[in-house]
Amino acid sequence: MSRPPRERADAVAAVAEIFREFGFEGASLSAITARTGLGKGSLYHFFPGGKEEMAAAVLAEIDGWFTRTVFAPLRDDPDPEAAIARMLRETDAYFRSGRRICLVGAFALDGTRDRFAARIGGYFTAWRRALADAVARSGRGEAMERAEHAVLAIQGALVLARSLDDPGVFARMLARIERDLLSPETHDRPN
Amino acid sequence: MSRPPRERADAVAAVAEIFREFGFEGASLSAITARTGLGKGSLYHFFPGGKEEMAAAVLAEIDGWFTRTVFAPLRDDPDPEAAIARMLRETDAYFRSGRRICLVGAFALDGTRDRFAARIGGYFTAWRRALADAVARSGRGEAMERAEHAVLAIQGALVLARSLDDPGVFARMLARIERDLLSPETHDRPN
DNA sequence: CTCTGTCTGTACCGATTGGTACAAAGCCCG
DNA sequence: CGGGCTTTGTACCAATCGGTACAGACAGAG
Repeated sequence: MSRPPRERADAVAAVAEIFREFGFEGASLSAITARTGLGKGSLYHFFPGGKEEMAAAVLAEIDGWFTRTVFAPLRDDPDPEAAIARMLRETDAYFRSGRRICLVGAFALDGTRDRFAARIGGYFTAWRRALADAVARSGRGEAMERAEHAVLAIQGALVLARSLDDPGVFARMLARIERDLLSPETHDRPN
Repeated sequence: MSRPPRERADAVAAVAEIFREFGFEGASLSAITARTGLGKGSLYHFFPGGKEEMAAAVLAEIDGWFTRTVFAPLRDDPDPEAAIARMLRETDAYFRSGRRICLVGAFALDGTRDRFAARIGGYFTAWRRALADAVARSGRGEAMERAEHAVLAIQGALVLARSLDDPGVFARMLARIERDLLSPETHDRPN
């Protein structure tokens, strides 16, 4: 056992990794107690609502982290291009270049979505909107379309990188969306 | 040996939808018996290996369908642009414009991946390669990069469409990758 | 018809599930 | 020290898990 967490925040972080590995249904209480080093007593003391409350806490923590370090700069930084560069950098670090999964996206794909629909929807709505704002503030057109595609590409790259067991997928995707986000001309070419 | 049990194919299709809805761990035997109408006896007659064999059969069926109706034309159709158009059309239909999930992608995101790593990797490898082949045959550059991004964008759009409960995400993504796949120039060279 | 092998419903299995009860243990403050 | 809170381990629970055993229903072939 690695380290027995003494605080709820540590427990949240540990539980998050278990959900990442096994999914919501697959994360059994016994796996959680084993990996966190916490007994059921402590676990249900921190999270009286059981697994559901654990997952809610994890999602809230993820949402908070992204809001603080990615979404807010995207909206508020006077230099929108710097904020976009920061997003790319932080995203690469957070997802370990595609070796780590997006728990929000993973939850969205199975029945777990219905339990946390609001949080999941809110997370992606915030990301898309914040990024679109930065793109628009940088004076480029098609801000919403570009932002949506960038957010979606990140999620897809996580799926594909893990499927192919190739982090290069994630790196290539980041380079591409940076280009697409910052390219001056609009993409639409009718005919 | 005797006749290929036609009922089994129906069972595979029904089981696939249950996996889509609940994930591998979340799909309980009781849910499967309830939704398929098959008792445990029939189920274990068709799939002596239990859930694992059911999932393997489902993945094989999906892989076969895509190989037949998408990958093969991409590689063999003398008109590669028509094959790409067909891929886009079939993909939209298969995933119900983003209302249906890619089971292969969903399995890739949690611990289920390890059980079926070969199948999952093979599926995406085949898709990427077939699409890259069509792009290259159509005389365009950066075939592998464009193909990889298109495949990844489809997966990401499924995640995002479901998260936001907005099929429009999928439609917009299809339009964008069609443009990117067929645009004559590389992106950093505006004409 | 009977025979034969393919199907299928049901009862049952041990193990594990998420969750509760509760008492002992630690801890802080007086 | 002692009392009162928070924290924890353990025993326990009904329900469900995936899976097995098996007897009978069912067909097709003779």
